[in-house]
Amino acid sequence: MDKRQQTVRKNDPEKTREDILAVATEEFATHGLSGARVDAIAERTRTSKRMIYYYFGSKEDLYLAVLEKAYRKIRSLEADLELADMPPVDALRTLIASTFDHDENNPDFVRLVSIENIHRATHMRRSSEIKDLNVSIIRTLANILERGRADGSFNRDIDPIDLHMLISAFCFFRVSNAYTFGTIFRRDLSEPATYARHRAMIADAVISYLQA
Amino acid sequence: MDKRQQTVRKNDPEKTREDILAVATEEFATHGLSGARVDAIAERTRTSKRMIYYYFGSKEDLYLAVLEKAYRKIRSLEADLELADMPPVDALRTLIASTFDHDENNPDFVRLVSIENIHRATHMRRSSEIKDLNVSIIRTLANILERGRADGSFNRDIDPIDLHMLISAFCFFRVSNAYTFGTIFRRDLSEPATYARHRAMIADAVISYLQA
Amino acid sequence: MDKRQQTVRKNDPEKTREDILAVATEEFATHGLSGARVDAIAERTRTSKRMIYYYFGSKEDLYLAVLEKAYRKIRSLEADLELADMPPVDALRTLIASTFDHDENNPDFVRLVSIENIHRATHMRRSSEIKDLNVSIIRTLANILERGRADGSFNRDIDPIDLHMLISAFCFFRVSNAYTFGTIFRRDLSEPATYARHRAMIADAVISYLQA
Amino acid sequence: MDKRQQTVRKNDPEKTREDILAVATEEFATHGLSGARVDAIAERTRTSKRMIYYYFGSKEDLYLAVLEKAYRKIRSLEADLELADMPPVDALRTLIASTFDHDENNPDFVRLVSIENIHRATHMRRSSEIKDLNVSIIRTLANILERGRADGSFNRDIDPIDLHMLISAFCFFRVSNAYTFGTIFRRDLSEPATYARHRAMIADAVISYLQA
DNA sequence: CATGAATGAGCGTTCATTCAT
DNA sequence: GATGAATGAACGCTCATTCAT
Repeated sequence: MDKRQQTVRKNDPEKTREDILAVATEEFATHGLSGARVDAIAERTRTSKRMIYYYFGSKEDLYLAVLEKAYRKIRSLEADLELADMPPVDALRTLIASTFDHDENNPDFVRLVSIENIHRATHMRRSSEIKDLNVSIIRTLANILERGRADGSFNRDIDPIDLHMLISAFCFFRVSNAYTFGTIFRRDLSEPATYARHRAMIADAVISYLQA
Repeated sequence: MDKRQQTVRKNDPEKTREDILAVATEEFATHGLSGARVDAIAERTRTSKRMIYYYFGSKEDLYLAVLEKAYRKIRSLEADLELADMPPVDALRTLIASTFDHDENNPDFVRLVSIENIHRATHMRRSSEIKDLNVSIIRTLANILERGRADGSFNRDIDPIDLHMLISAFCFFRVSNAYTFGTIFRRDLSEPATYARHRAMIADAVISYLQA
Repeated sequence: MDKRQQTVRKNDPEKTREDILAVATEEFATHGLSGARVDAIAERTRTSKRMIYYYFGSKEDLYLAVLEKAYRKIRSLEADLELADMPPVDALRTLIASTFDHDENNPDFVRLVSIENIHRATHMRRSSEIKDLNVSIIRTLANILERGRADGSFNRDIDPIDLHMLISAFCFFRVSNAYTFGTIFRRDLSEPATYARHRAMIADAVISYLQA
Repeated sequence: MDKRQQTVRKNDPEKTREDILAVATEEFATHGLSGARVDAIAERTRTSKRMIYYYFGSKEDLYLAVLEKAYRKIRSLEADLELADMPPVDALRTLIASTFDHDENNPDFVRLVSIENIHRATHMRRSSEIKDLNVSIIRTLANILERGRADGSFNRDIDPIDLHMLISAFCFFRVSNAYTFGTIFRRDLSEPATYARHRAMIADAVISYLQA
């Protein structure tokens, strides 16, 4: 009889860690690094403030853990698409739609990245995990571009990182700047019609750019 | 030579205000609203911390004044371009280049807008000055689009606000996300070659999108 | 032609002083010495904060001026009663009623005295005007007591100051402690029925004490 | 002899709380709510200013805790007298003497109540503990009055709360207004002879009032 | 007489963090 | 592995007061 397997262990270190991380993600994404309160995180956690320090050492290290987890998640998402077998234009449209949807569905990620930019990416640079993030999307894009130029779908020769930026910028900005842009232009960017129109627009713009 | 015009007068409310505002802009742009320190602003000011409260009432109100000034500045810039007489394509290229250069040259503005988005534009909304910012760029874009469709330069019918977003997103993102993007892709976005390439890219992408 | 008498002088020093004093009385009576705000007084005054210092020198001196004025007022009130010709019991009843009504009608005075007691009468002691306040009520009481013992109205030999205290305590306490007493015993002491009952009670108690 | 019981333990929350409360009582009683300084309290405490906020949350809440403790103390004192078996007049004299002595011996309580009245009892009203203070003295007085009327000791029919006020007013005023009254009438109210004379006076006055 | 601008000192409060058990 | 108690440093802000005109 293994007592451990029968009893619901009250102190599950992994769960405690994950619990803290989840609450911290929300708090940092909502208030920024300096705006976030360790006390606020502790209060909404199953454990105490002391545990945050026990597991993560400091507020900044907790923030970094949150950031790392957020980046880890997108990397895993990128892998899911099966684009190799699609015609280049279709593959690109799928990839763009996926990026678009990802940012729309993960505002916390978008906010965390914005916050990290306010801090001039100083924490991210300390993290080998993020720094060495092998961004598969660039390889994917390079492959699509190559195939497209080979079969005549695309005419333009372009750096895949630049292309990624063109796509990312639009998808990211829609979410990151939704509040100021929405306020000034009196527009609710998350309205379904707007959402669909923008989703088509960025794909069309990119494709026509590559074909021009 | 009147010495009085050269010397910094002690009791010059306008100068005191402007001095505080300039220092505060830097501090808020660098550290965000919660990260900024009133003490830090005061130290780099000609006057004391007390004066900040004398003129601005609170840290948040000072932040709002900084934000308002930043937005006031771009509005005045927009007015300077004389695009009415140019052919639509040329006018659009000029406008895009101007937006691109503006964001590149005003990273503080970009950062302040990012920060305000982290705060869900709550301060901006309180400011009638910013909320009622009559964004002339939309009228300008609408005019260019109309002329372009009339003379056959453009084929696509598109909402000028959507178009503004397509342009803005790229120009803004290049600056706002330069640190994380640069870190992950090991790229210095402010390098002249990159700068020039991106400046051409966004214009080409937009033009080909409108012509497709 | 005396110009002064014809023109309404805009800057009437005496009026300015009185204006400040009236506002200050309210502020000090409401918030106490340390709770009162010079800014708050200035705001509700026709003039500026600078004038307060011009006329009164400091917050404490202004407070003392307020206190002095309050005491000056009661002294003038005491003189108004014509008790010498009344029978002793009637005179005493009149005097008690007058004290009772005075405290009820001058809660600001009562509050200022309470406040001064919190400060252990330190300011009052500095003021020769208040210290040397020739309290005529004691002479009046002494006279009533003497006449009462002479004509057999009163049997008890009592120090007039002690008697004044017995009367004062009740009248003052009703006003000074109205809030705590009222809260604990759920009673509104300014209700007309209560007012009348108490007014009779203190007179009856004093008279029966002197007659016992 | 266990040394631990003699030494002041460092981590004794109850002691820390009580220590702060004792110092705060003195500070608030001396300087009032707005005049009291959190720093001053902290300095005379075994702990730091931070602990005040740890235990009491804010200056106002600390003040309320002080007030509550002060009221809690008098309630417990009231219970100690065994008056039920005494003849009504004796019982009343004992009760009055007890009230008199209590106010004389607890000037801090008297001052705190005065201060709370300056604040219009706003804090007290927030405290259910004080608001619902079951004032046993009223029941005691009612019982004495009833017995006195039954056995012919007292002739007057009077509301026990009014009677309590007549007694309280004198006892309280002697302490609360000792400074201004003493200054104006050049009298030291705490002098033994005066103290004894006043102690007899209020009892005689009340008794003769009830018998008249 | 009068005023807006300016100020140093200190206020109540909060922060991320660590200690003792 | 976990907890409540404790902490120094600094934070945003306000005070009575004075300066320059």
